[in-house]
Amino acid sequence: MLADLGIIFFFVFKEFIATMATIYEVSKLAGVSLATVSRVMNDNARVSDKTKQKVVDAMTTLGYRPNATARSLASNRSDSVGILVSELHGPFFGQMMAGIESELRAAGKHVIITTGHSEEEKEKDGIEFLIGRNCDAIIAHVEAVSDEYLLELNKGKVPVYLMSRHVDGMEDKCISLDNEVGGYLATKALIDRGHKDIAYIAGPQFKADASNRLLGHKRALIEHNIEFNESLFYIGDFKETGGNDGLRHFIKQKIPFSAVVCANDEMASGAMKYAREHGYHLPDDLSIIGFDNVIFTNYLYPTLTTVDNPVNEMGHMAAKLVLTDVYKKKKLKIERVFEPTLIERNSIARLS
Amino acid sequence: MLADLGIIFFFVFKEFIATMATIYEVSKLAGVSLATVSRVMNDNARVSDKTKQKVVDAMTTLGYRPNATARSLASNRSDSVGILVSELHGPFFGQMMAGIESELRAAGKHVIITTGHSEEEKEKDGIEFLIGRNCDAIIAHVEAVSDEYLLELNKGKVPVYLMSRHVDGMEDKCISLDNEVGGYLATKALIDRGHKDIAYIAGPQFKADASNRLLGHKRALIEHNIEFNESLFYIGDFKETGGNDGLRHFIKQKIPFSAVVCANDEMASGAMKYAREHGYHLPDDLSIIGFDNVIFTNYLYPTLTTVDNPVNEMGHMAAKLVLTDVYKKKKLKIERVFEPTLIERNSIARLS
DNA sequence: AATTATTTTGTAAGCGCTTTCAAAAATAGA
DNA sequence: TCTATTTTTGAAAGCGCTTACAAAATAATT
Repeated sequence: MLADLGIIFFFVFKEFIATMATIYEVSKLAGVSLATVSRVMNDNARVSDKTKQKVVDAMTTLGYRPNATARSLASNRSDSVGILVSELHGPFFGQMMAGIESELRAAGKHVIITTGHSEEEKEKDGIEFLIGRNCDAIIAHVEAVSDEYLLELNKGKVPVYLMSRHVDGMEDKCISLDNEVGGYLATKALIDRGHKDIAYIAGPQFKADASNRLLGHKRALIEHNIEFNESLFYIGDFKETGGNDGLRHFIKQKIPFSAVVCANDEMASGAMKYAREHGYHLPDDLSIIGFDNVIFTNYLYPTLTTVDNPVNEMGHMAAKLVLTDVYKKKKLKIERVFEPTLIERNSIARLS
Repeated sequence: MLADLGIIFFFVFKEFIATMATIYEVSKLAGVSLATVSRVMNDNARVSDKTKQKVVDAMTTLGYRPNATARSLASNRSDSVGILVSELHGPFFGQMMAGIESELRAAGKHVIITTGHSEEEKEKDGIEFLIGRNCDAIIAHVEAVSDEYLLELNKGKVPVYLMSRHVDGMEDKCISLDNEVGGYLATKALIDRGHKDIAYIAGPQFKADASNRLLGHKRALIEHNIEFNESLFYIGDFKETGGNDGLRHFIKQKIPFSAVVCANDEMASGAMKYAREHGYHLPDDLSIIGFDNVIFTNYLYPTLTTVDNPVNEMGHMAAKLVLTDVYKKKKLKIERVFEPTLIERNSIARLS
């Protein structure tokens, strides 16, 4: 008798380790049909308490774990949403992913993350990978792919939501920041503090946020009768090097300027570093403002005045949108366009 | 005739948009069997050039895209590897994920990322999610789960690789940093510059890297006949607040100290900030050293001397390990234990 | 107790692909 | 030309689940 038990236990254990138990074994052990086991797994259909208990018991003794692939194939849903970001590193995407993930996980959904590297082919690849993976929805931060492609995609059966991007014709699927206002805010902050000779280090102009920030910058200049000076304009790469290179470029021009607005914080920190290394005392000799309010701005010296981009919140919001639209959760408050705000710190000097 | 073509085109287009074409439609259009279509998809078995061409043509006209879920279910592999990290944000995990992803993507594999939040239940959840997803391998950075659990897991059919962790009995599956040496290096750097009263802000001691760094610290002290002082020891949370709180704690003790080693850079930056806010001039009044060499250390003021943790490289290496073991790629040079190095910057003052 | 309505269960047909095995076709050997 | 090999193809049985649909069991109604 004891020996028998031993054998049974060994068998069960073996099963657990080697070949994961399937629904079939559960149904056999519980003495019910496959359908019934499936029902208790999904607890949507009514199963009597008695049989449900039998099934649950069988599951635990077998250490049963549903095969997500099979479920997904059979049911055509996967309880997971795909995320496409440009990069896995960097504070911006980190915050975004974290926001999305925590909201979804709280709702029992999983995320599948992949990258697009801001290249058209890779972005398409990534999207198609996620579609092939049977994601219930996709939240994408795509930069290289065209609006037309996205509109076409939007006709497909898997809903695609866009982060930090606005596409006409799919407004209800877009979570975006009003970058134009942000750009305006940054430049206005400088102007309000007496600056007139303002340089601008932009981001790659094919990226909508970059070009919109520039638009806001120009509007602020126009409103204050300051002429836009091509010599004080540089297009960077949204990385530290861009800040470096931009500032070097401006200095070479031999045109005086008292401030530089950088289209993101990475470039601002690059510019700050370059300035400091070249004898500038910040912010007295040069005022710098960034954009995004990425975590490290608070640790720069001087601390960086910047424009807040609530990317974590936006991540949460994108997830809520998916929960509402796709998973039919009720009562989530949705907000699609976020307003940037100025974060005042110590990198701007007041002139005169 | 033209009308017919129109109808056909419409049909094809419709198919593409509404229901993704399946292997069945491809086989029909190409006039071959399902098996043959499958063969050209996987181009492993021999198919004559002529039929292969027919199949490829059919695929492109239909815009066929294989269903990864179905493939995975039928073949029991998925060409994707699961990654489990503690958090999606933060420079440490960002670099790690990026390293793994770029290496794998170059080899045509995809990653599925999920999080464990350093909590035992969530880590197990994450692992099981990845197993359920049919990952060909898992690369995990787990902190809360026990060695025993991992050893048990290691008997299962999906291979699990560990980042920044060493577990006896699965050495060949671990990529780790020699944290003890790193801890030693940090403290020794301080001692070499004349410091004797050295405070230590540790990380959560259940995390192996944290406790090993502390071990190295103690070894450096012993080797130089400096007594370990409990009053100058604080266990932080590996976040900025830990640095803050730790330094506040030390100051309250009213025991003199000239330097503090922080078990990671986040805490170091917290400590620096707290010190500056409380009138310390850095590094003259207080020397600080960090650990990890996270991206922003270079932007702190003063720039932070720290110990490099080549986490991006380690990510690459973990991926190479998987490529070698699981996907049978040849000729990849594998290195399992990484040596930390000292990165000298400006946060340490030389005493006397 | 007989009939009807309701709830609980089981049967079986897929989901879109892979893969074994055997048959058919092409090629080589004699 | 005929047989023996080798290469190319197809038929069909899954992979582990879900989900109509129908049958069986139970409860409600008369």
